[in-house]
Amino acid sequence: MPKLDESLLTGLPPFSLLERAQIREILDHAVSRRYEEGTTIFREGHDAGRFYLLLDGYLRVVRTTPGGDQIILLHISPGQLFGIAPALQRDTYPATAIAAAESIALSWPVGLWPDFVANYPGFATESYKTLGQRLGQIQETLTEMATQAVEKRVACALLRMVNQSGRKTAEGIEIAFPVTRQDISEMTGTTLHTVSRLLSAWQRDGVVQSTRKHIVVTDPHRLVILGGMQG
Amino acid sequence: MPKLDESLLTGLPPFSLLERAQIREILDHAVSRRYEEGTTIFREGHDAGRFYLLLDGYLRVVRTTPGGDQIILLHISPGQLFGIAPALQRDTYPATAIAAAESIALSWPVGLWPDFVANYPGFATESYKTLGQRLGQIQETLTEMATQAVEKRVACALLRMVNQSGRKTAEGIEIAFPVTRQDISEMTGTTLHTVSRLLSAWQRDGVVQSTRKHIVVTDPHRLVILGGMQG
DNA sequence: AACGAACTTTGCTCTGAAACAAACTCCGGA
DNA sequence: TCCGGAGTTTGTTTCAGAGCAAAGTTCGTT
Repeated sequence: MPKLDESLLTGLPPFSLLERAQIREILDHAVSRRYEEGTTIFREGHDAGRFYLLLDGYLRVVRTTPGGDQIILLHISPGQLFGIAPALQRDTYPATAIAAAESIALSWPVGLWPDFVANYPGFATESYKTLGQRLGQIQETLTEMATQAVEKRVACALLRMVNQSGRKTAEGIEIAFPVTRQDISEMTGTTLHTVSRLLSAWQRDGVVQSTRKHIVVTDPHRLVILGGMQG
Repeated sequence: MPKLDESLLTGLPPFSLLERAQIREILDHAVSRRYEEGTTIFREGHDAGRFYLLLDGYLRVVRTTPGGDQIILLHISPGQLFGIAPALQRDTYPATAIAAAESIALSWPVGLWPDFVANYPGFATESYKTLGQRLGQIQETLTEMATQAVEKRVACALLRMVNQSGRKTAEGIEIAFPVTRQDISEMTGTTLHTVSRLLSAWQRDGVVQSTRKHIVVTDPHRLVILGGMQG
């Protein structure tokens, strides 16, 4: 395995307060790996053996019901920690992580977590902040799911993906990773059919433009209104 | 204010590893307060000035949408920490806490949180464990909300309350705090009408028995089946 | 004892979105 | 170049559960 370059971690929130030497130390304990689109990185309920940092790509965090339905809890973008079960004293992952696009992640054995917390200033703080944001986000989604109609939920789901991974293009803002109608239905608790109909309608109205696994939001403002920020 | 007795905290998870003297210290910094049923303890979005421990009673943790709909995220039982925004580096409460029954809680200024973490062994560990459980619970609810029909959601909500606060009685297991149909509808994202119909039907079938604000589950096993643990 | 507020029940109507069904389109691989 | 699988679209039918409406019940208060 080639030596990892220190620039990989420089400036990332959990490590931003650290010296070059400390980053070197951290990298020397890390394992780097590439995951093809669709690969499972770890699975719900399995022993939480390692914690991770996403360097490049996008992940879906997913749960499956006993009945076989799958739902997408959230997406992870580059630079974020994930699989941080040890931070919450869990010895098992609470959800499954799947590469939504080709991705690269570093990982460390959970045994190092306490060392990281103890030795690297700002690491604990930043990790718990991430956790807080994630908790907030899930609460948000739950509230939405409980109170909003399907159309608004789908609009909000699109907006969330755009905010997290939006790239400006000539036609509008595109979602930077592959998404199917099915995926969106799993984020919003509906069916792929309903999502397809909504996207078709929005395309007719010039709000989005989509091809297979690829969505561009051409009129974000209108989508925000559809998301119904105050109705 | 009368001096608080040390037995209040002895044996509670976040403090179980501590010496008597340390508990004394903690109590001497605490403020104890009684909350009538229905009282708001802190409000979503407000400055997170204190963190709390529920000594007696039950709380609802609630969010309100811009549209005015309310949803109940979870309940807090005696012995649990709550309002622990500082643990997640938040300076504002992410939800509102309301006394579901007459309750008593201790509280401390957030400024003491880092001291507690630093000085009291096991405190951080236990707090983060609580947080992990709560995150897991919310994920669970979200999954359920996204995939299950109303009947199952209501059944599961009842079971959750029973598990958290159930008291054996002659007729079955009763939920230890007042709950209205409206409350249940806010836990499950439905209407009080639908909940009322379901409870009436279950009462006819001998699964529950309920009077105003008070529910006894007479046949928990049947309710579990209705909750559909594997369908 | 009487009132009103809070909570509950029940009936009826109507619709959003699931379920079922089928065809179409795009893409990668042989 | 053709094939097959994965992803998408669209039509039709069906029904769970929301919305609306109106009474009934329980409880705390005066």
